[in-house]
Amino acid sequence: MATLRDVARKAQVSVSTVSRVINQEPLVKRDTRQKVESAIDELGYRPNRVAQRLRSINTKNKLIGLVLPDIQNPFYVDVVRGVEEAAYQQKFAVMIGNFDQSEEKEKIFLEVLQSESIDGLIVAPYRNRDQHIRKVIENGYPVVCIDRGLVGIDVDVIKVNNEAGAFAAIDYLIGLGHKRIAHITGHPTIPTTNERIAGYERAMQQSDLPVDPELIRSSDSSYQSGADLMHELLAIAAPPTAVFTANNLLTLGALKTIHERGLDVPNDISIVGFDDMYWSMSLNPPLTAVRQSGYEIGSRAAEVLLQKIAHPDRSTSSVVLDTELMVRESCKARSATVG
Amino acid sequence: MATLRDVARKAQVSVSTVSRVINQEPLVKRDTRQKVESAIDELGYRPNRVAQRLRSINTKNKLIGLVLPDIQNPFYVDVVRGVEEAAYQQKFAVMIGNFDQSEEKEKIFLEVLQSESIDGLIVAPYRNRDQHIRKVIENGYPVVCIDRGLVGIDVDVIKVNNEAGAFAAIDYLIGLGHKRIAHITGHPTIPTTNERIAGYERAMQQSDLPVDPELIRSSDSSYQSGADLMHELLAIAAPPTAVFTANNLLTLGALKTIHERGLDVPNDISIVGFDDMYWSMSLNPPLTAVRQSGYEIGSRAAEVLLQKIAHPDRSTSSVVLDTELMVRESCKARSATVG
DNA sequence: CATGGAAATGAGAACGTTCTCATTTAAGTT
DNA sequence: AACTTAAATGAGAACGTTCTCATTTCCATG
Repeated sequence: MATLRDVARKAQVSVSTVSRVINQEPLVKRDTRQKVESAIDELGYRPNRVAQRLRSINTKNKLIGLVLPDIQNPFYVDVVRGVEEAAYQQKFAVMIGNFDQSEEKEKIFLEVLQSESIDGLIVAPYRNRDQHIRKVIENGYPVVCIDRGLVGIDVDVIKVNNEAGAFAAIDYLIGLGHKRIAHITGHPTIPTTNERIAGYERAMQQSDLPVDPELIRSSDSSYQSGADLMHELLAIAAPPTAVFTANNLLTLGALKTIHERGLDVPNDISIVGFDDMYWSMSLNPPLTAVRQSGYEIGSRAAEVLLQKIAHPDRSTSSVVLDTELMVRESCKARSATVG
Repeated sequence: MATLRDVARKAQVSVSTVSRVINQEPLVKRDTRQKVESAIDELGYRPNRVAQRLRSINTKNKLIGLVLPDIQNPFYVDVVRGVEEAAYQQKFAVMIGNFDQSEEKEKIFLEVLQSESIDGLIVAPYRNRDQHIRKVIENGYPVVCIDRGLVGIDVDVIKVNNEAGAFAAIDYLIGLGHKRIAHITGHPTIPTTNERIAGYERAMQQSDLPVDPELIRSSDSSYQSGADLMHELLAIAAPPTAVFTANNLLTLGALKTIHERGLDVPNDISIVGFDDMYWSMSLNPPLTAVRQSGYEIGSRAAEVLLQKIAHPDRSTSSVVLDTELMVRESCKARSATVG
C-alpha cells in the first residue's frame, strides 16, 4: 500500500500538503492540489484508517459499533441494513457484534470495540440495566439504544410504540368479535414486554372485556416457549379464540403447536404476531402482524448517533416510531354468540 | 483510557517491559511480571488495538473481514454466527459487510477493510469472476471464499456438495413416484446453479426419466422470480407434480404462487427446497428441504483463514461439506399410474 | 574475585497519519 | 521599493503500540 509519504515524494510536496488535500482543506493552491491528486491516482493511494484513527483524538475515526443480542432474529437483520445504509452515506464503517444473548460475549465485544477506538455505539440492550453498556457510556462514548433505554442513565433511544402496536392488534381482534384473546409474551422484566401487555389491557378494558390473567403467559422469547405456552393455553377450560404473540419466534412456536394439534388458522383460532417478517406472507395462511420497521429504526439510530458524534454536547432525545398492522389472513371474524 | 506509559509509570518499569508482559513473552522475571500485572489491573488497562494494528506489520492485527452479498438471507446469518464463533476463540474481531448485491457497495466495503488493515477476508463472491476481490487477493491478503471460488485464481473455498444435495432431493421425489419434476433455479452464470442442475439431471437420468428443458427454469434468485417461474410452470400443458427450488427465496416465492392458485401442498404438488431455515418447520406444511449448514461453513472458513494468516505459505485447499435432506411434510407419494 | 555469558530490562525508532507552529511565497498598500 | 498582511507550504511532534538493539543485572565458573 502506498503511503502519504510516497504520494508526497511523487508530487514533490510535503506530507502536510498531501494530508490537506485528502481532508479537503481549503488552503491549497489549485495546481498543487491537482498535482497531488494525480499522484494519488497513479499510486492508487488510500488513506490508512488505522493510522488516522490512532492520530485523531476523537473525530474522524469513522467507525461505529453495532451490538445486537440475536442476529438470527430477522428484526435485527433489518436494523443492520438500516444502520449500514445511514452510516455508509457519511463514510462510516460499522462493526457488528452479535452476542447471542450471552453476557460474556457481549462484554468481550464491547471491550474490543473500545480498544478499536470507535466513535460511538448503537446497541440493543438485552436488559435495561446492562452494566457493561453503562460502563461504556461512563467512559464517554456516544451511545444510542434501540428498543429500550437503560435505567438510571439518560441515553438516546429509538424505539417503537409497543403499547399502541399491541393495542391495535387487540382492538382489531375485538372488532372481529373475539372476546377470549390470549397473549403470549416475553420475560416480564423486559420493558417492551410490559408495554405490549399494557396495550393489550387497555384494548380489553376499553371494550369492557375482562382481563383474564390466565390468558397472559410469559417466559423467555424463544421458539420453544411459544410452542409450550400455546400448548398450555389450549389446555385450559375455556381456551382462547385468538392469540397475540409478542415476537416472531413466539409466533412461530405457537404456530407449530397449533398445527400439531390439527387446528386450522384462522377457522379454529386466529393469530396476530408482533414483528412482521418478509416471509410472513409465505406462511399458510399469510400472517397478520404488527410491523415495526427494523430498517427505519436502524437508520434513525445511526443518524442520531452520527449527530451525537459531530456535536457531543447535543442533549439526549427519544424517538418513538409508529407500528403498522399488516392485515393478512390469519384472523377471522367470530360471531358474537360464540366464545 | 490508560496507556502503556501509565502502566509503566505505575509499575516503575519501562514501556518495553509492560509490552512484554502483555504479549506473554517469557523474558520477564516473575516479580516484575506481577508488579506489572497488578498495575494493569488497578488502571483497568486494555491494549489499544488501533495502535497495535498500526505498529505490527501483519501479525497481531486480530481483525478479519466478512463480506456477504445478502444478510437478509438466513443462510448467511448462520455463516456469520459460525465465523464469529471461530474467530472469537482466537480473539479475532470480525468486521461484517453486507453489500446487498450492489457491486458499488461491495467495492466500498472492500476498500474500507483494506484501509482498516485487516488480517484476512472471508467472502461469498456474488459472481465467480469478481474483479474487486481478485484485486484484494493480488494485494496479498489471505482470502477464503464461501460457496464458490473465483475463476483463474487459486483460492481456498469452503462449499457444499450442491450436486449431491440436488441429486438427493430429486432422487427422493423420484422414489415417491414423481416423474415430471420441475426445477426453479438461479442465474445460470452462478456455479452453484449449474451444480444443482447437474444433480437434478443425473438423478433423472439414473432413473431413465427424460430431462425436459421446459421444466427447468432459471432467473435471478429473488422471491419474485420464484413466484413468476412457478406461475409459468403451472401454465404448461403437462404441469409438474413436484418442484425443486434452488434457494430459500425461490422457495417462498413458489409457495406464494401455489397458495394463490388454491393448490394444496403436498396433495396437489410436492415441493423440496434447497436451504433449510429455522422456521421451515413452521411453514404449513413443514417444508422438506436440503439443509446446508451455514454455521459449519462459516466456522470452517474462519478456521482455514486463521491458519492461513498464521502460515501464509500454506497451500490452498478446498473443503466440500455434505448436505442433508430434511424430510418433512411437503412431499407426497404419487401412484405410479398418474403423472 | 574477576569474567564470561545468559537473563532481564530499557531507550528509542518506527508504523501512517493529523495537527500545531514556523516559514516561505504571493499579493496588496503606501 | 519597502512594508504589511494573507495565503500556501513545510517541519516535526504526537497518537499507543511493537521491536531492535543496547545496556544492565545476575549468576556460575575458573
